[in-house]
Amino acid sequence: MARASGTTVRALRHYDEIGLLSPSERTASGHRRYTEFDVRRLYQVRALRSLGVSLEEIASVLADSTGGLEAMRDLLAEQLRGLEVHAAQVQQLTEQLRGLLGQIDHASMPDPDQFLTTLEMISVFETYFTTEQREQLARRRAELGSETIEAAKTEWAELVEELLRHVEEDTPVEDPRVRSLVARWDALGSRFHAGDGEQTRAAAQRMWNDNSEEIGRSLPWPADRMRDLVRYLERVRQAG
Amino acid sequence: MARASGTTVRALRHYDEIGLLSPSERTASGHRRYTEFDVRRLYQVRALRSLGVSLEEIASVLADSTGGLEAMRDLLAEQLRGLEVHAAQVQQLTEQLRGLLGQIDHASMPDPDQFLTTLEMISVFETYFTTEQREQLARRRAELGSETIEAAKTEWAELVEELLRHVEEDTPVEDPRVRSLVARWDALGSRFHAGDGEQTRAAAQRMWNDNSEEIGRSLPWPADRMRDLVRYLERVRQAG
DNA sequence: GCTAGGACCTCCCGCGACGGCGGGTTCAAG
DNA sequence: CTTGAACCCGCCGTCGCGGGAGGTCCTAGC
Repeated sequence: MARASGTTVRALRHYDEIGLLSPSERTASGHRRYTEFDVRRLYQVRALRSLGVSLEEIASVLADSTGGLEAMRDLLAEQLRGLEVHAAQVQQLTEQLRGLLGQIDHASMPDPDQFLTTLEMISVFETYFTTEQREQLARRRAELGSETIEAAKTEWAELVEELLRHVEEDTPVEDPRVRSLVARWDALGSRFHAGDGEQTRAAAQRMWNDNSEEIGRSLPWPADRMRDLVRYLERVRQAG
Repeated sequence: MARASGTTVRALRHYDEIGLLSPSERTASGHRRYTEFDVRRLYQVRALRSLGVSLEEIASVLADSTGGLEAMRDLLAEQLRGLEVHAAQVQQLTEQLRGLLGQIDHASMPDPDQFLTTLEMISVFETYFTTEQREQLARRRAELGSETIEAAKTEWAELVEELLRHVEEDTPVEDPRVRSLVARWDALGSRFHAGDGEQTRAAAQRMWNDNSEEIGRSLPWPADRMRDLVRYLERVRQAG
């Protein structure tokens, strides 16, 4: 039976165990004997499995013997919707991976630590931006190109690290190097926040607040240094 | 730590259990205490997870602290390839589902039993045609349209059932109804076999042979009746 | 009748990435 | 000193089987 149907013995036994397809007969010694009816049912099961339907759903739709054509259509339609959602997610992942790889290969990032920081920023982004907001970003990404947004994350990490050094060295707020860095910072932010709703800005704000207050170590950089950095930023802007 | 990083407590403990991310410190009472180093590592783990990388691969690539940028690129490239293959499979499934649904909705199939038979044929096809051969069929499908091929499976099932009745009633081979059915049968086959290599034809042949000889009940119809049907077909063709 | 070896049986553990429960301990606020 | 929240550990469950141990059965050849 297993050979003829293209399944394995183990799978047949599994279907028997969960009650999806129990052979109608057994020999005196306990061997499973599949009738013609069982064979047809097995083909139906395998076909639905190959369409990605779960065994539980197969069981319920095959148990509903009241014609069952409507139930079957509903099941397949739902399956199709699920697949389409899944395909969209896969697509998004694929773009993200391509962006990252493009960035590595364009040799714009010789420093492994820098790359790790980019990875960390990805996680921070995904934690604090809801799906909706990320869809807004995705639309923007379509305009900017997927590599651009990855590069932006890197640039941000870069800016943070440089500015942190200036905070530590207490560089005066009028220093043109600092003012240039802050200008880049603001330009970077406006590329992503301009045109977005208030909620996206709020999420960005929450990102800072949670990270500096919650337990003080949620960002890749220490929270107290980030607080200092934010205050320093404001001083530079007011001085400009 | 869980709240701030967007993970769950259970996930953190899981990472600890498998040795992927064990907190550097513990309090005297045994509570996990995560250092700044741990936090950064967690962000890296979460980012790679969100890219679909398995925990095992993450562990190996993060353990390789020798710069690791090349290992990282290899990992992400492999991940991307896997995703692309997966996307192609999802695409194929989606088309198949759309074909089936289109067939149901076009009301060309009012009989639930008929639809179940179509399901069974799907399984038979997938068992006996190798991937390569199915790719050939897929190219042909592109020419014919995906709904057409589903309709063909239905038509085949229909032809088999009508011809089986004629075999049972022993309709003379000169009967025009029978000759018409056989003509449709041959036309149907030629739509799929014409232009295909010898192997595809061989697979179709194997499909019949295995099914009529192996255990005698592998097709949705009884094997002896199918044997009779095949003999009857040849007689009709010779009479034509 | 005997034996060899293949096919079958049941029972059980394993995967991957956690979720969730139960029963106990620890911690910080009031 | 209490109380409720947060933490600890250990164990079972998920989904669709794969694979192994240890035993029984069946058929072909001698």
